[in-house]
Amino acid sequence: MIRDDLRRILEEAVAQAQASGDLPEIASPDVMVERPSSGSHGDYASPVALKLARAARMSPMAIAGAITAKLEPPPWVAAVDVAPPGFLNFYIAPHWLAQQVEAILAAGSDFARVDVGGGRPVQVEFVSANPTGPLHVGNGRGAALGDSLARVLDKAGYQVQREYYVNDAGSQMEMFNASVYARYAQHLGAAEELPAGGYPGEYVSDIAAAIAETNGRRFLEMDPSDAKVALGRLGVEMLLDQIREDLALMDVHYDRWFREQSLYDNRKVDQALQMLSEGGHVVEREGAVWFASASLGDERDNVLVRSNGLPTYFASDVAYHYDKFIERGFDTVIDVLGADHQGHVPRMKAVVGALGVESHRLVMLIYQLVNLVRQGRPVAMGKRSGEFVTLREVLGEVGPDAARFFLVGRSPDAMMEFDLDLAKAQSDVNPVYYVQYAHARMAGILRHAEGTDFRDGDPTLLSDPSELTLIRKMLELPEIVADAALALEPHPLPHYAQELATEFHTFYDRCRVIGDDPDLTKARLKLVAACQVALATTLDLIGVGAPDQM
RNA sequence: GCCCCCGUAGCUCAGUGGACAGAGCAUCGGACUUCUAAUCCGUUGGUCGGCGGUUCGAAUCCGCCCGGGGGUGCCA
Repeated sequence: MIRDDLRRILEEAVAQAQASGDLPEIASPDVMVERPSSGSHGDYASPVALKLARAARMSPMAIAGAITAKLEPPPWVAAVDVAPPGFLNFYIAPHWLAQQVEAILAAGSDFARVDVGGGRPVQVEFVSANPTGPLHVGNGRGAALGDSLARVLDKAGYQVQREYYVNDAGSQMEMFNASVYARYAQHLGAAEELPAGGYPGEYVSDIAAAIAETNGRRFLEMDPSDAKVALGRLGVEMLLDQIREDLALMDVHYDRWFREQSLYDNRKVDQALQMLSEGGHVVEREGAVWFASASLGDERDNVLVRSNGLPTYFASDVAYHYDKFIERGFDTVIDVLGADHQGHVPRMKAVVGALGVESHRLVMLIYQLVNLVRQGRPVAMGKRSGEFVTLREVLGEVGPDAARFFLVGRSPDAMMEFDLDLAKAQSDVNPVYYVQYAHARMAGILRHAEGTDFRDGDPTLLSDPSELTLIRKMLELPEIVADAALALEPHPLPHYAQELATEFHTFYDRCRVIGDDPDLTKARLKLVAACQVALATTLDLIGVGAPDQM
């Protein structure tokens, strides 16, 4: 990565200047190298001299001069400027820049692979919506965010595992069981009311009807409480199949679907509570069992076992995270959660600490909720309210690629307003099509040049400003990947994809690829092929398709 | 009340304490006999919610206020 190489070179120069006495021996801050916003400030720039000014008691310009005097720039750096008030500006040699086309082509699908993770095992758990109803757009945001993050981490050298936690136990499940039972009985003509607090959604009736089709009346002839459990299980499996299909539409696939119920079946919940108890983190009060999180930084204690003897969701989550960290040995665990779960964060951080795991190894990544809007009016959401627009409907309306591009591209911290009519109306001017069109154009050119062997093309013939600008943009991708992996934020990728597409379209407009000059044609074909690698790589990280024609 | 997130162009949003704050859409004006015009070039558009503070330097960090969203002792 160019940026890291420059950083090392600068650090070395600072050390040299200090050794020779040109700079005082002060603790130097992290040397920053960035891409200047203005093209007139070089390809890369560092404000390190400005940072050092105060501690060194020298003017930034003098420091910059002292650093450049010791700087040993590699051949690919064409020039280093000092610009007031003290910036160091680096200019990359165009000749070297052009040669990088070969490097990108050679890397192929490994382009932009960087080693941030060092092979450490990381788990990304995301979506994990209760299997008591279909997915909605908010779940779609979690899916897009979690999956793209997993793709980025994989690219950045982590060993990534994607997991969906299936909440198939607990009180919500009992309510779901009873709801399916009621609809099932109603479907077969029995007088059975949906219980108070039950799931009123029409899909429950659909599930019940489907079960009645294949199983007949046999669940009415069983003990009702057994029947509820049995029907609920069938219903959960049907919904999980739907959820799997919805996620597959978005090209989201998991390594493991982890059942909450398994933690009860294997007595892992009991063991986890026992462990917390032995650590002195459990208190009994008002007939309930509490996790003493108030003494570990949380605002208050949290209930593990209700006064009615039933464990809470929190209790099984303790066991779940014990399993993640201790039994499966993940170095870092990332839980992607909607903002409505933010109250879960402090107590889970406290729990992993109580289990002897450094709490920074658990990252609770919170994304703000999605407000679905139709014709300027908010659409009511929530499985328990019964009426909502499903993720599948949204994917059908705006398309999976547009939805993912949109969902990945927003900062998780920013609230999102998803206007269905707007999304539909803008579908043909959606940035995702602009980007995909760039890829299709590249493929079209290469298709047109079939039969032309350009393996011996010489990229150093590329000298048009639009060509060099395009190459610079391509070489930015490894930096974007590294930053996204470190910050756990994939949202710069769609932004970058658009910039890359823009530079390509500009190049296309300025430069005829297949022309009269056979050498230049070959060089440009190489550029197009390399650019296709860069763009396809980017689109893959976002999780949208890279079409060869549109 | 307390805790978390947000407030940047008409709209949707980018913007690791650095150089004159950016992109897309929308507006307006140009460019196709071409490897795809789903494109390109130009134009209009800003008290970065407000007021203080820290700093050589603040959209970015801190405090207070205003506005929006979420959470808040036995739901998940």
